[in-house]
Amino acid sequence: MNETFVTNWKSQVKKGTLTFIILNVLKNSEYYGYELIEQIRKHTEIEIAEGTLYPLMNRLKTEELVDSKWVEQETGIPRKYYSLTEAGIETLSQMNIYWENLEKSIKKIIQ
Amino acid sequence: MNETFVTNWKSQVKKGTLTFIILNVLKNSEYYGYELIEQIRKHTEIEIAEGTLYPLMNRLKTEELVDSKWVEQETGIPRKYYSLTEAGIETLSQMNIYWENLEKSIKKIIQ
DNA sequence: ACAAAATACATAGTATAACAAAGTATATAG
DNA sequence: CTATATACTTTGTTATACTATGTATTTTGT
Repeated sequence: MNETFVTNWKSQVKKGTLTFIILNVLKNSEYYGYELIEQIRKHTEIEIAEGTLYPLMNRLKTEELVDSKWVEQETGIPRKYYSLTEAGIETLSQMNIYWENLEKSIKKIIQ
Repeated sequence: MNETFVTNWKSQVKKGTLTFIILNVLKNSEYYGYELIEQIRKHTEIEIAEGTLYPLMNRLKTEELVDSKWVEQETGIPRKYYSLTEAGIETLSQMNIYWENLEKSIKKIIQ
């Protein structure tokens, strides 16, 4: 079959949905990068490469949709915790509207 | 607000979802390019630029997921009609499984 | 005690796809 | 006869996921 096409397609679908997923996860509480990858992998079937997440988080920070703070651990490597900003919350609500619409449209087309 | 970010995000979401939408539309009957754009714009709120669709259709043809044939019109410009191939149908069913899963995952995260 | 794996973050380079913009050509409406 | 709509095409730009690689610490296995 066309393995490569589907594999590549899945990666393309992630462009955009990942940002959306991350922001939605951060809506409820703070997470550090590695934890985000794990949480999403456990609760969904979405695999996020580290080389994907960290640049993404930096973009979100540059756009001021998320904030970050280093938290020292009693043992182990310090963790960088991310949280939504006010702008992030507002942006996310716009994204949620678009997504809901898109999802309905696709559902209608697939039927 | 962060207009550009959301605008840009929408364009990113289209990567992958557009392919998926087009293939699903072609599942039911044949369409020509310009018609696909119109149909999708009417029935959903998704806008597809011509410079997006035609290269996309060519990719799908190269991947042998769709076939095309020129149809002369009694009046007007000839139209290039697209239809799903066997490989296209199989690929689409794989994509549908992934999409269903993704959609459920995102719904769970949004709640 | 030592090696391997897991945790945690970061960056450089590559590939892909949407989009804007421009072009070609025909038909129709004002 | 000019503007708009129809219909397809190509070029260049931009954004982003991924692979691969690197750093450093801690835990697990034998």
